[in-house]
Amino acid sequence: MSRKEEIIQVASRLFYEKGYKTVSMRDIATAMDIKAASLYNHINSKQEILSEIILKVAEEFTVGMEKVVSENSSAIKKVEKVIEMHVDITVNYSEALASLNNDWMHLEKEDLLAFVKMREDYEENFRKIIKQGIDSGEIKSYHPEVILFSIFSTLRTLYLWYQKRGKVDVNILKKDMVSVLIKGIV
Amino acid sequence: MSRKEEIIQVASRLFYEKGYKTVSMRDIATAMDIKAASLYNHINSKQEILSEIILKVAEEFTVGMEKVVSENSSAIKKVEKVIEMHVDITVNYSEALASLNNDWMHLEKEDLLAFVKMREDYEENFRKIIKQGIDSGEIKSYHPEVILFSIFSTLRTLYLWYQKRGKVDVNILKKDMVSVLIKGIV
DNA sequence: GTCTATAGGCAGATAGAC
DNA sequence: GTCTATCTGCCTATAGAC
Repeated sequence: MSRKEEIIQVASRLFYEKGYKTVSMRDIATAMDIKAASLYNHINSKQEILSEIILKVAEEFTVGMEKVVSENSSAIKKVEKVIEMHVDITVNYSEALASLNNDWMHLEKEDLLAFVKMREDYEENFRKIIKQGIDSGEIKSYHPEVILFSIFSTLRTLYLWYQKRGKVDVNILKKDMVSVLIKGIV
Repeated sequence: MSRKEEIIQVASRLFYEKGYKTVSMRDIATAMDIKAASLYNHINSKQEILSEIILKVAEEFTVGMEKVVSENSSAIKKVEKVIEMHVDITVNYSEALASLNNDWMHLEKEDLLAFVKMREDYEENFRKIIKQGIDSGEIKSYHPEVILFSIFSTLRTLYLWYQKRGKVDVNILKKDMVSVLIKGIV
């Protein structure tokens, strides 16, 4: 692991614990047993650290969603795949997800635009899947936007629960999330 | 409205938009067309503003939940009441809910302890309702903790959705949330 | 109740030695 | 690659005039 990657890893943990704005460059340096000035030999700014953390996970979501959307399968199967992808990313990047959820607004310029675009595309793709399911009769058309919001909220907050519950088994978590989130919509 | 209440209202909006740490006393003062030093004639510190915002809403939740728990009704009816209470509070305090969700960790001492205690009690009360429903056979016992988490996440994030969707009608929102969140658990 | 002036501290970031 | 020293600027908060 390069020194830059080390910085990003340590920063992820601190941002997760206290939030981007509360963590200083001195905090990150102290956690690595070096001085704040030394960090700048590896990164250009505090914001660059945040960008690397957030955009990496955002790209994982984007790629994962595009793969699901391009599949030739039923809407329910796609929703299942999306849920499973969320669980996978949550397990692998639970700390980064805190920044993605809470500190994305501290990104600037292209990074902010890129993030917002990815998030909008992601949400739109999810909406299309739900619509596909309603059209084909797989999903009941009762409250499509509320269903979308409910599933989204649950998946988005999963990282908090995963940390709190003591990192349960991934496959059990997937099965439970799929059964609880799908049961209400079919 | 007293000057102090004005400060809290303006601060709520700014905290909602940018987060507690990002908003300075100068920002709050500027939004009120006065100087930062003048704020201190009405409040003792920036943290006091945050406390007032968060603890007021937290107490609403506590009182509301105690009322529901003490009712002599079915578990499903209680869950419905909890959902409706969340919608009511979301509609009345949507900006304060951002601070409650994202900035509670910036509270200190007694305020922090009081908040954490209220949140734990609240969650425990909700858990008891779910358990009551499982014992009586009203709620299926498939994944009680996942059900609890799923409903909680959705309700907790509702304030974001409410602002984004353009403040829909309260009664429709209540009906939709109840139907979507209850359907999956009975 | 608001102002100006300012204290005291910490933030992000740079320069240059080793 | 890390250090010390330091710049500049913003932060919360206070003192005291009006």
